[in-house]
Amino acid sequence: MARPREFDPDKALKDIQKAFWMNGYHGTSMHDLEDATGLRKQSLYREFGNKDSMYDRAMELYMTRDVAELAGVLQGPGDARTRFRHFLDVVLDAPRRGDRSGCFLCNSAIDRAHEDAATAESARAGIDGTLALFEQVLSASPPYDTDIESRRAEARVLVSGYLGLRVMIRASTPTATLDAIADTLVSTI
Amino acid sequence: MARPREFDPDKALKDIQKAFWMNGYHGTSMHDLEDATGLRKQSLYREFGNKDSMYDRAMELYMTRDVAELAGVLQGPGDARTRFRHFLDVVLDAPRRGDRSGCFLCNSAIDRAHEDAATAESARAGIDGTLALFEQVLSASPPYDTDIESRRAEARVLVSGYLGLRVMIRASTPTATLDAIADTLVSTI
DNA sequence: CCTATAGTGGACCACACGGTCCACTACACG
DNA sequence: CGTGTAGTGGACCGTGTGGTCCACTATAGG
Repeated sequence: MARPREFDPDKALKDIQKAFWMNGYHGTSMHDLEDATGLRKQSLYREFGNKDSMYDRAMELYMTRDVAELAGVLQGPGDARTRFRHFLDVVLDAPRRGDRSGCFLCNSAIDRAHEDAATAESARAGIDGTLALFEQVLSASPPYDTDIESRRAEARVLVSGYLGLRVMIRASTPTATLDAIADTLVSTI
Repeated sequence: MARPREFDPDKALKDIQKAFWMNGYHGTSMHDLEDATGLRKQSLYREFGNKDSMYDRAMELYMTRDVAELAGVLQGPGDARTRFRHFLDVVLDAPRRGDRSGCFLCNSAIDRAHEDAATAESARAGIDGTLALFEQVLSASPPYDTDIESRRAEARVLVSGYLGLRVMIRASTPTATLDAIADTLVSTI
């Protein structure tokens, strides 16, 4: 048999995702990915194909890991307001730690969607899924459990506010302002 | 004396802005700018300096023309809700016409802010200014004219929702969904 | 030992990038 | 006519890009 792989492909993908997340598709070169992973490009190409597919994998990881983690937070205990409070706390934890990479989906929608139809579709679907998720969480608490129209309306406010918050994280908005917006969003529930 | 300039520098700048607006800093090459303006790069360099300063000028035009135009809409007749209704109508007119370029400020925050401190500062300042503007418009109508805290809270909801809406425009969200979100945002006033 | 795979280093490719320079042709005015 | 500027076309530059290929050294199992 053959020599076994020495690096961890999952770890490498995480590093790739981190680089794309912070600097976008255009802002990240293959050299950057080598530095981020500690691997040479031959290993990267063999493992992941070309740069485009590395970006696709990074996006996929965002959907299956990061979005799923956030969704998990929203499925936690308590009423809708408590869950969203916790959810936004987790989201705002990143900028509090100095991590201003924002939302991979939003970033890709702005950075790459206009030139890649598949990315545009992923972004659209991701945002659509977020709206549906918010609606589902709201349906756990009155009056949203019975009043479908108010549930939809509140989900719309929350999803647009959430995305705006993600942009503001990227735009160096002070954490105090971010906290205030999160508080206000939660208070509308 | 000398031969007079044949092209219109303002028109050229508008074309440059349009290209950057749609494709971002990294996604727009000098060749793209030549195509967009119909000018050769020698003329562009002589008129505007280098690519960075062209981007800066495009951003400046966004602040002095496009943001000012939107601000003008918000200063129109009627109460706060009527003005915001009109404001979001104007904003959503672009995607209805097929223009998905979104918000220059949001785009630059995500595309360029992480590698250019001046851009980051512009984005932050622009968003801050939007928040202040929204507060000012709200202060024209009760109960926001007297209740400062509710005015601030509502301005926060509107600004985050507005920015989120701009991202969704970019992310190919159907116009029907955009309209629904705009309606809901206005109804919170 | 043999073979198949993992991984490295470096050469190499065509191309696009931002940017400069130069020669040349307009075209205004004094 | 002379001069100064506008504008074009094309050559050119150094650098970086994504991507390929090859030679070489490990290292596993049969």
